[in-house]
Amino acid sequence: MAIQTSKLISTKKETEEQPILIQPGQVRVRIAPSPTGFLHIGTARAALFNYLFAKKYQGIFIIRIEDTDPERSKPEFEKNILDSFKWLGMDWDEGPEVEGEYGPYHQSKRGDIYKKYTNQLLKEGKAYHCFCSKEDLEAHRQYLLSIGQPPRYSGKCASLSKKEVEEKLARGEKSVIRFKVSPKEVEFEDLIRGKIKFDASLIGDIVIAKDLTSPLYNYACVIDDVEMKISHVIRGEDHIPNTPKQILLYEALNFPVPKFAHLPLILGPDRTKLSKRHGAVSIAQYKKMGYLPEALVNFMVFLGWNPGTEREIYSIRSLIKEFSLDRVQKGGAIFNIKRLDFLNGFYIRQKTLEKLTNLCLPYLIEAGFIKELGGNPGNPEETEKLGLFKEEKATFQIKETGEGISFETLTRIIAIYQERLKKLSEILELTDFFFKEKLNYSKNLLKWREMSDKEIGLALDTLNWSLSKIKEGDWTKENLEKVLLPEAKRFNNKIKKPIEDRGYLLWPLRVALTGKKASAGPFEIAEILGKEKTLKRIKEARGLMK
RNA sequence: GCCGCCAUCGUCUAGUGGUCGAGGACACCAGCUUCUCAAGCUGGGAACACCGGUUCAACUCCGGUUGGCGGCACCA
Repeated sequence: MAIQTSKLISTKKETEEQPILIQPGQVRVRIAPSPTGFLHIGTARAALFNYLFAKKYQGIFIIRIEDTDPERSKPEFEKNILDSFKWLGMDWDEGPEVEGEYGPYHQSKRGDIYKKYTNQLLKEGKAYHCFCSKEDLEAHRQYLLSIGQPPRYSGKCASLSKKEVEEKLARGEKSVIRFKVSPKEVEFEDLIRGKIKFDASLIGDIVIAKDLTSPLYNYACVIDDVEMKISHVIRGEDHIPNTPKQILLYEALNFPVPKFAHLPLILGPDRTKLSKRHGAVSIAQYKKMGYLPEALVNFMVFLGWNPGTEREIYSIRSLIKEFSLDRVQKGGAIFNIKRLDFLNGFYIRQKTLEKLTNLCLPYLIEAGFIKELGGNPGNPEETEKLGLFKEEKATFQIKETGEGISFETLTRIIAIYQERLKKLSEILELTDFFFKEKLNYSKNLLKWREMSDKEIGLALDTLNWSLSKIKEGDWTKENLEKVLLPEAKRFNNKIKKPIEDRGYLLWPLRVALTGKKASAGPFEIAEILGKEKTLKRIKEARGLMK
């Protein structure tokens, strides 16, 4: 029975209203970005809601490029938008075939479709040519505003006779096409907000096309949503005022009206619609900063939706199961980057080391820390010919020092910073000391508590002396600890400090190795650095104390 | 100005008339751990915008006030 598998989506508190039954296969939704900029986080979230809704009901998710404004639409933006969707894990299900693949739909390629309907509207007298100049329109608009009236078109050209219109057209006078907006009440049932009413007499006749094949947003949108058999229009709240205009167009064209669901907006910290002035707003920027797609998806979906349970971690797959439109919030949600950072750190900690290393590699390369060699990882001899590398299987080279470094060693570096990483890009500031010849820090940093210069020097000498005794082959984190921990006690005794405070010996070590006041543990760092470099850095630190 | 939408901790939110002396997460603070920073664990502070009404009972329903936001293009 269909009832068994169908899901019930009832608009809340509408007991008299027939519940809306959604059955698998009948859901068709779309996201309609315009290629006038990189994929915006708000568009991405709207797309995600559409995508989840479609997948939940085994429906179809469509991407439609709204490139009707030739002035502002750019192919590079379209590429970025499509790439970003794919990166986030949202693939579209349908579109015109381009080289064996489904491309997205383009409004710019659908001129003939719009033309057909525009001619129909014109013929039926539901639309008319308007010859008013932009200047006149603007002046009229300002006048209405000044007397507290809603700025709407006077309807002047609607009364032009057929003959007048033909004459003007023949003379080549510039015109646009206006739709006669009936002055009546328009009402619709929003799946998220319930009943919404508008008085269309306040709207005035709207321009629907610049000419027969150049439709404007509200018009092209209606035609395409019908042509593409869109069942549910899920979009931002900022489109609520467009909805009555579109409904009137559906009616004029004798089209069935789809269901509408208006999502709350994503807000900046000042509670206004998230925009460029709030900082990064494109998916591409977040990708570049080192945010993971799974973190972004998890974060975005919780902006205005929640599953009603205490679970907060969801993959796009698990979201498909849980998603429902009636758990969507009505109020706007502030974009809280701290929470995104938390989620991103969480997902970074979940990664396997190998994956995480691969993710970090581009950052290390782009920063010029390392470069990739053409060598064969399985053939150390060949690699050695390319540079002078001691390390086997070196497939990368540290640019500053010329040393070879293997993927495996890079993995060990990433490993000790995995839990400290919130964004991939942070790997640079965290691990730069592994890739530098010489560290640059002030000697004050070597000081633990109230140590004197002399004591610091002594600590460094002690470190040098005790570490020198460890053989290369025994240079492991465990052995270093075994040697240094008792040494720390002896050292504290010597300089008459509390025996338990290992900082007197270990802090100078850490700083000597990293040049930083915060880092991973000195033993694991020393292990990766190797005996030679560790001792060299201790000596360099000692040099600072002279 | 006009039209519309919205309103629970700093933030995202749970809550569909009694189970709420309001729950969770992020953030913040404190403690544990500790050479530092993280991570982890434990604990803490923190909210129903306001005024009426309905009701035995209101964060929950209704009305209003206030506040915030969105829209008002030959952009989308």
